[in-house]
Amino acid sequence: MSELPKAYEPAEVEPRWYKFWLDHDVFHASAEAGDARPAYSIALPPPNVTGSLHMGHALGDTIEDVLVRHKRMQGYNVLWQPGIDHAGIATQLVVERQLKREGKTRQELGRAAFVERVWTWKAQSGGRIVEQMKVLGCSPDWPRSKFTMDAELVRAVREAFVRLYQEGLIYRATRLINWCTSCQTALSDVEVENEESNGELYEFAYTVSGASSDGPNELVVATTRPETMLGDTAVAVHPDDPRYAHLHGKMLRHPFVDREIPIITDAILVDMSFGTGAVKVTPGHDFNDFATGKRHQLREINILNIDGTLNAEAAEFKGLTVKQARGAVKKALAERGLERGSKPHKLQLPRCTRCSTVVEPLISTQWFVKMEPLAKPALEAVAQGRTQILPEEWKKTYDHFLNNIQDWCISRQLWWGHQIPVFYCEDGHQTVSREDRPRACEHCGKTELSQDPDVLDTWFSSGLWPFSTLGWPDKTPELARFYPTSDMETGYDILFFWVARMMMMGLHFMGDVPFRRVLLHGMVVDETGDKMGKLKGNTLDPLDLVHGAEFKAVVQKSMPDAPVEEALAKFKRAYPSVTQMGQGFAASGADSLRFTMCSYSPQAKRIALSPARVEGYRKFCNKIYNATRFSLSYLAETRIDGRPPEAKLLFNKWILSRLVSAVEASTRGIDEYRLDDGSSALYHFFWDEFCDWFVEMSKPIFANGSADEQSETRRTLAHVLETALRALHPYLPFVTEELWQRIPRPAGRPISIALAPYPTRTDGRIDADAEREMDLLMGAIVAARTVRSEHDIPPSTPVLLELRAGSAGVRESLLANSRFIEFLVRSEGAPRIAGPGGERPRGAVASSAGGIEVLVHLRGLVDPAKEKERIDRQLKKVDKDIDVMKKRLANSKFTESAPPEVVAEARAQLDTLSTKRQHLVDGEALIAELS
RNA sequence: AGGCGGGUAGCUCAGCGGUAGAGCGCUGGCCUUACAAGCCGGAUGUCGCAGGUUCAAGCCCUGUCCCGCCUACCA
Repeated sequence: MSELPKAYEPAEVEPRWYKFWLDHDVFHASAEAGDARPAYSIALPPPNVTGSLHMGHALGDTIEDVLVRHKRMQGYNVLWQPGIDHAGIATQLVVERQLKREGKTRQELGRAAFVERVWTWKAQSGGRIVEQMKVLGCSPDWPRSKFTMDAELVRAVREAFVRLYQEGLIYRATRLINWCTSCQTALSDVEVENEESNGELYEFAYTVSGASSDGPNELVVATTRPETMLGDTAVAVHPDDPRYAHLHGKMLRHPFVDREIPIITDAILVDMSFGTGAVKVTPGHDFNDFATGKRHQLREINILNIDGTLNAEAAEFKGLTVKQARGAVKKALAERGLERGSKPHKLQLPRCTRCSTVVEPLISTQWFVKMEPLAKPALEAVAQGRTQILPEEWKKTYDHFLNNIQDWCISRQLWWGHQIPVFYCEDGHQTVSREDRPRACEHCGKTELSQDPDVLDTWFSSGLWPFSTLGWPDKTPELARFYPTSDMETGYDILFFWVARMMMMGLHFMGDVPFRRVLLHGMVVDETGDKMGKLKGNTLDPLDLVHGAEFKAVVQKSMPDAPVEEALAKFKRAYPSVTQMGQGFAASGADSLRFTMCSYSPQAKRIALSPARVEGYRKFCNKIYNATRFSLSYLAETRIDGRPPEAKLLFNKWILSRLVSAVEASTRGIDEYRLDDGSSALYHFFWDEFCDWFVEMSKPIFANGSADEQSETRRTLAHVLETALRALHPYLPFVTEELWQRIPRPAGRPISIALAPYPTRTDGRIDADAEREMDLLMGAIVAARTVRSEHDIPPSTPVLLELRAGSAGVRESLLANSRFIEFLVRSEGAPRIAGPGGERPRGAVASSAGGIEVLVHLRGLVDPAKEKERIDRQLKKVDKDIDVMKKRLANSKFTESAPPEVVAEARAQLDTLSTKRQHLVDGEALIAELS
């Protein structure tokens, strides 16, 4: 073991073990009939085929891997179902960009050749994220990986479509939809992101037609989008608005197109107090106006082409872009004297989630899914607790969305995706088909059929993911065993996009919920709480933290177009902690990053990723490594049997007892989706208890203990270490495997720690007495050390130590453990143990802990001034505490109505404080002695 | 506009009815033969503001001010 380097090197270790796990099929899920293990399954949220691992993935993948590894170790038959999403728009855009570089367009290529080209791209450069997940240590059953465009999933998608169509839940309709003029496709409501921006509220006048003897001959409207007036088919006023009562039923003259438009009254659309109280109505390009148009049978005029330029309806403005048209219309209005001013106005700009282009509402014929009948069961399932959402606060958001859901526009004007399985004959009859090509129109028998050119929204196939990946619509063993899946873990941002739709689809097609629990995590943001984004230059590549990277390289990736210095400055502003990190990130390894991800509370909506934290957990990995290295030097011949060894020595009994708390806290944390609690419990157990106390106390035993004591301690050390590594494995798979393979293990352990049993309470032994006794011992030691430290006595200068206790039991315990005290305090010989009272030796500083008086003979080393300062400071504090406690106890209501243990605790504390105070007062006498 | 979440140590956050916690940072002392990526100590908070409930309140209630996020048709 001495050949092991002094520092842990994840870069060397991690790839080695990942290969080992793959070689030994450690992640394999079984669907065989004979396998009686209970099932546990998670469907991996399939990353986009264009995707590359970002912090959000790292977070989700880590959480899922911890859940999965934990259950696997607990003996479940675990399926973590991997896969990749074809990501319609995203992928098509990537390949189109590639074509553009070659000077080609997809239209030139033609549909079939283009789709072929996408497949080629996918084969060459798609799914690189899989390799990145492997770096992280993720343990899905890779051979089961699915792609949403695989033949079997195409079959599932068609099956779902056909059934919904036949049930009347999918229909085709012409209505106002969201249109991205850049992607040139329809979008669903959830694919539109509203962004607040500064605009203006612009006012202009329509002239009233005909005679106008009884009032002003114009009507002034306010709008944020003047150019849409080209599609206006009415102006609405409130029926009760006295200002415009005389205009009811009159017509207005459109200044640019040959059209007269009516003045209508509408109490729903119009808010009298806003703007001018008169609203221009553009049913073809505004959702409110569309609804108003339906109420008043108004014409819906589409003034836009699919690329966002104005069409012939726009008369003289034809061919302009929306933005150009806005300027031109305003100018033209001004020229005609119709402009009536403007003021700044905040508005919500709808943008395409894929390309950020401003989305235009326009009239179009699309396919829709009727949502209400599907939403109801999904609401009920959560209300009844058949699916649990964690953190629970998201339940409300889920309910709100499903209670207000609109029909889902599922057709996309793209080429890459699942083409809609509907065929039209020349008469326009619809024939829906599970086959690639039906023989004849099912209405008229005509055989000349053409397929609908549109493809389905990517999320349509994603919605089927929990069962399509398991072989649906066939009745497969996988489906029988793993559906409903156990947990669905994902970011809250796709609660609507994905989770809600899986719930609806799963309930509809499978008759049962797709998962028992939904676990939502927050969004990873930079250290200052800002969203990560290319523009901000604050994106962090998880793999840079794993492998290490120079900051210069990091910022060149996150802001490729900015000068390095500028990018670096932005980067450091986003991550203040890196300013202390020199020139770059150290290679922290996947384990450190994983542990960091686990340490954030799941209820946080924003997870401010701190590189310093990753660094901290890198040190933790190193700590585990070195503790093991130390242990190995004593454990070569040690055998353990997996049961907690019998122990007589206090510190051995104590660590076995503490082990139970740690292990149970970890399991509870994982089970309750509180990985922060679970990981933190193990962190503190391993570092603060196992290393700082147990391992330290083992040293005097290994140096001078009896053969029995050494043997007991060896077995305890080996057992606790083996158990602790197993407990840590889900969080830190690599370092635990590396070390576990080198330490003594009980007979019968499997080939990998990943398959070894997760520790339970029976791996330790609760011993409340030992914990109490140890607490006293540690308290006394800390008190003595504090005295030393406060007087700047270096460890190389031994001090005489005297401990006094009233209880015979405590004295006995101190005596039994005096060699540990001697070692840990560096006292000169064993401490003297005595009863209470008696003279305080000259030159001794007194302290106390848990009722034990701690006297440290400094023999002239004490600095009177320093000591006086310390005493004054502590007296002040103690007096304050005593005051609080006395007041509390003086209150009869407290002593009568508070639980007895609380009162007793308060009394005990007051006692302790009083003794402490007495020692401080004594200390003042000491100063007098010394001065 | 509504809904949700948050305002706790310099920073990032945990705690949610019994004398305020962690990590990082700061600070004093140590190269004590597992680890200086370490060890032993220390300091630091009117727990957003104002009321209320309670013997007891970051923790419960009411109001209020900020800050995020989501939903929504104020043209």
